[in-house]
Amino acid sequence: MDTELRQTLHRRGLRMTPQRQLVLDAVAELGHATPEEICTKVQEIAPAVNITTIYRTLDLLEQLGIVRHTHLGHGAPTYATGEHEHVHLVCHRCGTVGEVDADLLDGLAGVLAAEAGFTLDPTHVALSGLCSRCETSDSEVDA
Amino acid sequence: MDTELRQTLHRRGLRMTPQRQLVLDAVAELGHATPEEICTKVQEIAPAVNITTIYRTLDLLEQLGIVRHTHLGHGAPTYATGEHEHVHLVCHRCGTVGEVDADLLDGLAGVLAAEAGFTLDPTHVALSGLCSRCETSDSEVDA
DNA sequence: ATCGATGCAAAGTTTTTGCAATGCT
DNA sequence: AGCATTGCAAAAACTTTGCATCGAT
Repeated sequence: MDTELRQTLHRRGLRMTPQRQLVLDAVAELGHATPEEICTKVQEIAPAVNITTIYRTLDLLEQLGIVRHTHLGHGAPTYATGEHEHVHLVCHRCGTVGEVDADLLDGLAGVLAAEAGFTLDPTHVALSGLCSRCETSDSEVDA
Repeated sequence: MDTELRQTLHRRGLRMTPQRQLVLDAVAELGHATPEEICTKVQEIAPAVNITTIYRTLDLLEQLGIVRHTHLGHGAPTYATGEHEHVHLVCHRCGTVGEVDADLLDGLAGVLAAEAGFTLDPTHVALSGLCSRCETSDSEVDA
């Protein structure tokens, strides 16, 4: 199960360690989580693992293309495994993070390529706006 | 010219100060800039202004709806005036920030509203991907 | 004269770096 | 055994807070 990671590391002369497996497992399980959250999760199993190692491992896994990070708004970035092929919808009122299929951005991707020569990475995007709940309560407040 | 800000402040029992005018001017002129950059700009004119005041003033101007901040990627957020009606295109290879017209997201906004009940705020969005330059050099590297 | 705004210094967060000890291969 | 990896501690980067002073109204 950890063979894939092990081999990816091997190919670059890097080593497989329990920490790296734990971090990857935590990222995969948590979905999109901050370094802090990932650290907490990892420490449930291996309390001695240092937050420094979390940061270093996340950087590494990202370089290897195994995880990606997204800035969903405020402070900390969130990390998720590459299989997470969706777009994040962040409500800037309540902070809720929703998700929709990345396919919805196909049209936009074409336009951006044509207009700006920009190659959109749909899975790394966080769109900002209001979720349905806040949109509703918002109109009441604004009135 | 500063009358609008002055009155907005007045309405809430707040005061007009040179610092507040300078911060607003700097934000408007710089486009999208970090607190640090804004501070540097302000200090060109008024060297005594403290970074603390920059932070406090940006928070205030944001509450008043005069500026908005966006997280374009790494560390510091960037601030811009509300008139900045464009979408940011952040290259996650070289960090360059491009801009396109917010109208390009109109189609997507409709889809998201229908699919997810999500009200997209096009001006607060940062899209991630590769700029044309990095896209080119990328194919070479990957090969 | 009042009370909000500012500057300074200090503390709080989040992330990075240096280095000796550890442990994977 | 060799060298990448880790943990710890310290530093760096970014932001917030407390408080006395200043200044807009």
